Amino acid sequence: MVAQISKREQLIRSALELFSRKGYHAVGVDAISEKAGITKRTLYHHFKSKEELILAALRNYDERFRNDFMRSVEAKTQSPTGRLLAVFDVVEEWFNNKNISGCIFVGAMGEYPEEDTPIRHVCKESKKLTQEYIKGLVEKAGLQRADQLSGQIVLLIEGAITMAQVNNFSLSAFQAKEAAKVLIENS
Amino acid sequence: MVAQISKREQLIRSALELFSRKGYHAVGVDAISEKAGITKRTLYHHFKSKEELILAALRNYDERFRNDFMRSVEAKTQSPTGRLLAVFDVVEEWFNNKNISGCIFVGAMGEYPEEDTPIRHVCKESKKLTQEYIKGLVEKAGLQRADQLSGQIVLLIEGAITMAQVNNFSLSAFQAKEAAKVLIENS
DNA sequence: ATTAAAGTATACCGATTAGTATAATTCTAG
DNA sequence: CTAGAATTATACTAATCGGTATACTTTAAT
Repeated sequence: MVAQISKREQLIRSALELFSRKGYHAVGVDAISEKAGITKRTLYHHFKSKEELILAALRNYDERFRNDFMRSVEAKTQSPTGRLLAVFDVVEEWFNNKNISGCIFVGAMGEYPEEDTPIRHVCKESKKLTQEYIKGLVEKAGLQRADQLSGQIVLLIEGAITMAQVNNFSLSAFQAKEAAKVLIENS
Repeated sequence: MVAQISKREQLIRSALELFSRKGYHAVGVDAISEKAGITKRTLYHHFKSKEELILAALRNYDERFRNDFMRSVEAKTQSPTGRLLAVFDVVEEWFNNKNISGCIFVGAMGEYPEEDTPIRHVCKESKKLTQEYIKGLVEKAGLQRADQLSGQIVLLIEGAITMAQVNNFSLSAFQAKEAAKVLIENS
């Protein structure tokens, strides 16, 4: 028996691909189970509702995404300042390789605007963890006002992801990186 | 007969409020017509489909938004550099007064990810026009590399709008403004 | 080998979706 | 005043939605 991912994992992968390509409301559980080649009955054996599947998918993506992201950044260079700038290269590669049209967490928050909802909570948490990672890099670089500077770098990242849908993404990533350089030098 | 807005305008206003509060797929035409106090039959007399109503709503919002936005910025101060920074104050007031949870164009692009679609086209166009306005301010301020600098300021604005859903919005707006100051001084 | 869990296949449910049909009514311009 | 357009009210369609029911088959661990 070859090593294989569980049915649960297959469902999550299929759901993520469909959600990121068409959105959350636009994708039904039938489409997800069909794409995964798994019965809807089995889907509801693993997830008690569509919302639970969405939550599991978001958490799963967040975990894998953050690991890949940090590993890629740390593979680029050793110095903390260099890593702070490498962040933008990794984001650019990320968006160029895969055919991503935007951040799935931003998309989820857009489709589920009601406050104090589990979905929004997971999305916010993911963004906050990314922010903490950036802040850690800023601190290791010995830069002052770590909160402010890391917050500003995050603004540039998120702005680049949004504007990637309007302009050329590589351009946005470049502009963001150049802006980050100036902010870092000025700190 | 008191001056009043047309049925068509009423439908667009109701649609915009519901879309921005609950998203596009989550709001049906029945809900829109009911909120507007106008029959669904009449809705389909003015708009041949839900997508046409969405398009009309986005265009309507874009026009009113841009006018209000520019007028507010220009009321703040006279100097182009000052206006460039006042942009962030206006965005902050905008998001604090109204109870907005995000940009309706970003939301629309998230819910309709398919490329070369009328909806996405309208959203992109709106973002590009905003970008042009910022670029105009940069040029009037006599700053160099207007394309790059205006692009970077737009990244900060969009980043602040996105992160407003995660952190305190006033904080994001403040961080963005401070970053813009540094970028402008460094230009 | 037995047994419980996991999975398949298929059909169904009530609710909701975008959009249309019909017929009566109000408004408005010539 | 009158004709044509706009609007209302209500009911309808076919499709899709999230979720469940029933009955059968496969898998895996003791």
